[in-house]
Amino acid sequence: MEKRVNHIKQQLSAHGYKLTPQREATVRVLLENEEAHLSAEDVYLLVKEKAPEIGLATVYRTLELLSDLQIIHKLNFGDGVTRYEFRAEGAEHHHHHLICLNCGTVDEIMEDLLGPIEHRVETEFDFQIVDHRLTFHGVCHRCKDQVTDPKKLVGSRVT
Amino acid sequence: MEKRVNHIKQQLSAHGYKLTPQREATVRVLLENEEAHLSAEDVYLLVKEKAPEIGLATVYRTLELLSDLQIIHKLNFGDGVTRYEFRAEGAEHHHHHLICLNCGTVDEIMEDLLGPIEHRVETEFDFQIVDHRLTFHGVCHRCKDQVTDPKKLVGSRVT
DNA sequence: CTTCTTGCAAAGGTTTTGCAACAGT
DNA sequence: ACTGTTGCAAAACCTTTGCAAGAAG
Repeated sequence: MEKRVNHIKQQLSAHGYKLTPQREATVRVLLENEEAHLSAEDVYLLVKEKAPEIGLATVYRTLELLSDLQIIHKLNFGDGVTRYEFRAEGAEHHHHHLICLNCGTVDEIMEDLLGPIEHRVETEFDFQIVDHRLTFHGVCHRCKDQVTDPKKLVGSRVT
Repeated sequence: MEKRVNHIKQQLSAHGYKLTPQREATVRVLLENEEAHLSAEDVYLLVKEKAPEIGLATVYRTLELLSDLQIIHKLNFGDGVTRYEFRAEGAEHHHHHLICLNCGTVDEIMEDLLGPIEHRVETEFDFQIVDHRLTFHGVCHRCKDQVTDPKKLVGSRVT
């Protein structure tokens, strides 16, 4: 944990930015809730517990900064807010998400399933891939017993 | 074209809705710009050319209705607005998108590349897939000569 | 009449920005 | 002093909603 905070500090200073107390608090909240896909508001409320004087704008600015430096990723699950998650260190691409249409839970697939497909896309479509996003919408194992017709759940979703 | 408008009219009436002139104008704009991934504002401006009295709210309501009936899909490419595109008739899943980080163009892959992967996900993660979204971010064939380091383009993107 | 639909304006929710104050060097 | 950073409030944005008026059966 300290190690990761320190590493981020180095990444910031390598680009001329400081790890201020506000930024550190924000980073720690993200690290402590790594699986939660927090929104800016979520982060703000959690940071406030440690540093009550922080402003929402600062949280937004910090998240934007971390995103610019590719320390975190912005995610959009179609619910109107941007969510943030750590980028896997050194991973070529980020993982995939499983969104349950019934309970809204977002689970993760940590492997990159797209290797062979990317190769096809690069050659067949002459497109040089830098990153990708893959999301599956469906019914998670926790909900499968209570959902009879998954298609009914689709409704009007974004993304 | 008329055939498709008519089919949509039937889909609406099957659910107790009418194809009003405003809705028809909206549908036609969508049909005439099928590859454009229009935002609500885009649609509004185009519809205004044919039916100047239409209100933006009506466009939003129509798009929401068409989306609820799964006639169109909502898309999010991370630029802050929702975009809309027709659902492929009868296609099990919708196609994939190639987003160029250099010029912003969105191209389409009409095949479903995920068949084998979906099967893996369903069994390995006990997740019943209803739909998916797959987007590749990179450099399109038109831009490849002018982009030296694609990684530099990544910056702060959503989704 | 009754119900659905529309346009307008207002409200809602999220994110960004202007600016003066502050912090660290 | 200088530059980067912060908090607050205001603004900007996209989208939704309330409501009275209109259209259609």
